[in-house]
Amino acid sequence: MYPLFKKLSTALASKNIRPSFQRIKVLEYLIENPCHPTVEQIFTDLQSIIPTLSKTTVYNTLNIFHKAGLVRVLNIEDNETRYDIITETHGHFKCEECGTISNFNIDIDSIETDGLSGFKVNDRNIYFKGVCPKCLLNIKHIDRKEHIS
Amino acid sequence: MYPLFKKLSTALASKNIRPSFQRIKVLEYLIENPCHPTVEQIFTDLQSIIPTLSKTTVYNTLNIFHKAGLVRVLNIEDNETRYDIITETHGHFKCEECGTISNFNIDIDSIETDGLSGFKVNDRNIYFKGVCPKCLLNIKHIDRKEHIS
DNA sequence: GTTTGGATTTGTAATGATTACTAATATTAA
DNA sequence: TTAATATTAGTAATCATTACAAATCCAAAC
Ligand SMILES: [Mn+2]
Ligand SMILES: [Mn+2]
Ligand SMILES: [Zn+2]
Ligand SMILES: [Zn+2]
Repeated sequence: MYPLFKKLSTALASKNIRPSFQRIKVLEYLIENPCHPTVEQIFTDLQSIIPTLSKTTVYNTLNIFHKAGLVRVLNIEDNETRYDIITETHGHFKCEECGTISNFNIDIDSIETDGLSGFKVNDRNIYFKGVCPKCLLNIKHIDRKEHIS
Repeated sequence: MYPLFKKLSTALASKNIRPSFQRIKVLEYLIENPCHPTVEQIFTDLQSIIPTLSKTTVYNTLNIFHKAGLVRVLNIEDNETRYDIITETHGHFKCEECGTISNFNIDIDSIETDGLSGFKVNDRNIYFKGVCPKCLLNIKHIDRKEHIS
């Protein structure tokens, strides 16, 4: 019963979510892996700790967390939902080469919008796509090799 | 062989897409319905014009258009991909009450970002969620009725 | 400590969107 | 006209997610 366990337990209780072992472990996983994991990744990794874990429980838990505002749901691609423990508005960049999703800061109030007067905005998502610095470097290397050969 | 048909045909040809009847009709549909339709909507509506149309053809066509940069793909929700004939960067607002997706203008260069130096940005997506003015009005009306009764 | 009722978890079945694949059809060039 | 090629249609397969029901857990009452 390490200290973090107690901390996460009370965090869930304060949101009226009963702190079951599975729920605490999913929350802990999200905190320790802020790399925007998929359900598959969360499920596979947690199975080594909880051998009886069901994928349905991971889905249920994440949906409960989402309704409680504990996680941010990312729908960058249509075939994989990702989860982010950081709920404050920030930008996401998906590298089309390696698939990594990285955060970037964005001054949300600096965005000039036209055509939203009278709208009640609850949620802001900013997704950029392109190539990350690491992959840009690899592509250049490959290009050079191709020119030499 | 109305004039638009010829126009769309050459537009496809200029992108190295052979202008088949199905492809022209999908393109025409997107232009006439800039409301960000789903594959289901496109398929159902075009079936009345092309009774033999296959949903696979709609998928294939939209994927070809996407690769050619003719359409923008919207992944606002994880269970429904939508298509937008307007490819210039602009914001999308999805009403959580009625599901309508509306456009808004955004001065993309005014966005201050921190943490993207060295990244090659190819695509920018901005999705807001909330309640549209029409639904805000309805909610207020319902509230008033509930207070009266 | 036992009982009991509700919450949670599990496992499987169902759903739904998208893709894979193949035969049929249409188009193009010889 | 023919033959090669591209496109389409129809069906099967895939994969993420949800629905559902039985098993299990847990907290409160006795
Ligand atoms: Mn993030
Ligand atoms: Mn749009
Ligand atoms: Zn990369
Ligand atoms: Zn609305």
